[in-house]
Amino acid sequence: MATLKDVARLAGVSVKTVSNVVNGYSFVKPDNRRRVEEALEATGYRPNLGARNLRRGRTGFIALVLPELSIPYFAELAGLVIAAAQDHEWNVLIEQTFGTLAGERSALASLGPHLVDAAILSPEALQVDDFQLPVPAVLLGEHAVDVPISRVGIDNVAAAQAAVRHLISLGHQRIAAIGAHPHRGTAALRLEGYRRALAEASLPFVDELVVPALNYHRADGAAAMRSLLDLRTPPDAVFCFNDLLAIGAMRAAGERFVRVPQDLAVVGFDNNEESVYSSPSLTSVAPDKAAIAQAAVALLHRRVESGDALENVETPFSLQVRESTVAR
Amino acid sequence: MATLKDVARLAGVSVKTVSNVVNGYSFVKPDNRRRVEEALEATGYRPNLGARNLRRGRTGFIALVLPELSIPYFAELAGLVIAAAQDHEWNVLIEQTFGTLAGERSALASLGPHLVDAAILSPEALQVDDFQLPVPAVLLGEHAVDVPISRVGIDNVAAAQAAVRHLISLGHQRIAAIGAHPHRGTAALRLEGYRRALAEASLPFVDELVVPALNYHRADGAAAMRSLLDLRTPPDAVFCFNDLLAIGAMRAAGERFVRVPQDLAVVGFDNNEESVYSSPSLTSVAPDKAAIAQAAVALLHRRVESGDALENVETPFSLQVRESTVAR
DNA sequence: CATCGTTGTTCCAACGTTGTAAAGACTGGG
DNA sequence: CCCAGTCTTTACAACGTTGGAACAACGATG
Repeated sequence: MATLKDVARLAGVSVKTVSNVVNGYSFVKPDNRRRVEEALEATGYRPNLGARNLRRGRTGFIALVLPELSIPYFAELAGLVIAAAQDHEWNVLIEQTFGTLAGERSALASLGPHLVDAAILSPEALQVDDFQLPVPAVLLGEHAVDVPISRVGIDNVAAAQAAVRHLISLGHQRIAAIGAHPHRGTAALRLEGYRRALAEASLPFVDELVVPALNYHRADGAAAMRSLLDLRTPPDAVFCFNDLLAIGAMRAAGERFVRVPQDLAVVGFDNNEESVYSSPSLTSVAPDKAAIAQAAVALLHRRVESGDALENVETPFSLQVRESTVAR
Repeated sequence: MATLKDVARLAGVSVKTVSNVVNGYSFVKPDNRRRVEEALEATGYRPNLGARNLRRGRTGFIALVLPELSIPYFAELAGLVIAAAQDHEWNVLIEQTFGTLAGERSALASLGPHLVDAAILSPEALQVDDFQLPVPAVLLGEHAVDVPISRVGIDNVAAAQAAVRHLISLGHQRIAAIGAHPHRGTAALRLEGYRRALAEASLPFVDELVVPALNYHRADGAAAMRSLLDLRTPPDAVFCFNDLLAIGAMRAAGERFVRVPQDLAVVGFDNNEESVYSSPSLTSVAPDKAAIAQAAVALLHRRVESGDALENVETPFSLQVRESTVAR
């Protein structure tokens, strides 16, 4: 692998002059510039990023800390973050926490200024004490605890409210919610949106219709749905806090021969690609994931470059209505 | 951030002694070792990986080049590769190619010995000329072209054959295949398995029942299925070359009120988590993804450490029978 | 012609780490 | 008490890069 030294020798100039050409420094004689460029071409020089970053005190990487890549929402988001990071000449390092406190702590511990320039976090269990981060960070989702960190995300209350309003507008009266969670910030906000939508339609808030889910996997949605169907009076609609829960819920409904949407309307959250092709397809709250990814990366870039202050960016969302609430 | 120098000053020893302690060199006096360890603890020292790797001539990273993280198979695989890489103290850099030749070329071009120590590739369109890799690499899947690179994967012919045999054993006679592809190595092998299963049961190979798919997304499966249902005599079973195609196919069948599995049996390939919860759930060939990830990383590690020769690792697979071929 | 400012180039040091070689400290045997 | 050998520590250089200072060449100005 060619180094600056090799190029310099070939071009007959000093190492620094080559460095100047590579970095676009203006004052290089046309003649030298040409010779250097030819030598760069001939040697196929590529800068050694490790050395450059050692010198510059930057690493060229950002971390993306998320629960699990096998969760479609995070997989899609990761893809978009990688794409967005490229625009800022950043490479992305993905750390999986598996949604556990230990996993999140160890992911954070492995982060250091020598490894990444900044971090994008999707924590689920972190405590206040854990947020002594060595690098600028941005939170995707919500603050579970009150901590001074930038955040990018949608208005979860409004989004949940829109979803439940949709169910109400279809005439549903007994609407369940799946996904309540003791520590998750988003869960609390979505529950609040659910509560508000019920209230504005003067529908009662019924405790037994709110089912918690510890993980947000398909199996949890199925289990929650089964418990709802076991109620003396099962719900006629259900709002799930993510699409996986909804997919699981629809599956459980099918197993009991409960028809969706005729007997039970279902709304999800995240708008996974999977939900477009499920049978029935799933009505879902669709956050603009590309906007989230771009906003997060751009925010960190500003932060690292110019030490900008904390920010709270709100990204748009929409409600995608499909067969799980309105039959074809 | 503390450096070796800081620790050395605090412990009253030379930088190198600290380095020796950090790297587990044996001959350090117990007394000094203790003092150094205390100083390490006190300063919270973390080695600067950039500097270490610059010195060692390694980067500590491997690249994982794949089409798209939003494809569940690759997302799951990526998660497993990250986990496997951790065991070898490697961080994983994910590059998305979006299945295009240009994307794959640019991903490969961005790879260099200064960026990654090795690479795991899932190419779809690469030509022979492109395989002038600057680092050791391993191919996941199949050689589309004859090129001397290590490979990890399942026996695609046998796996496809098992899937089609299963359909034949259920009494199906007119079995379609979705996913033929002009350049993809796996596609050719799966088609061969399909062909062999038909042959050994003395079933005819019918051209119109083999439908190509350029991408392997859900939409392509749906489109292919529609064309099959438009045939004068539609198939009574279909073998899809991945689960996404199968999900799309089931969706298209549902839209035409073709019942799965009563009117049409469907088998997929990859065994995505999604397929367990679809309605009906999907029978699928299940490669051992964890084994693939671990084998690929371990192989590269051997290669980098001791310059081992090329290898061809075959990982196990199984057939997961679900509702799309056998009604509950 | 001396001075100055501008432009262009080079040299040196440093980023934090580790391999090498050499120096220093200790041990036991003669 | 010296020497050889073993154990322990240190100084130095180097990995490839870039910022800054120093220097050189140049034309313009007074």
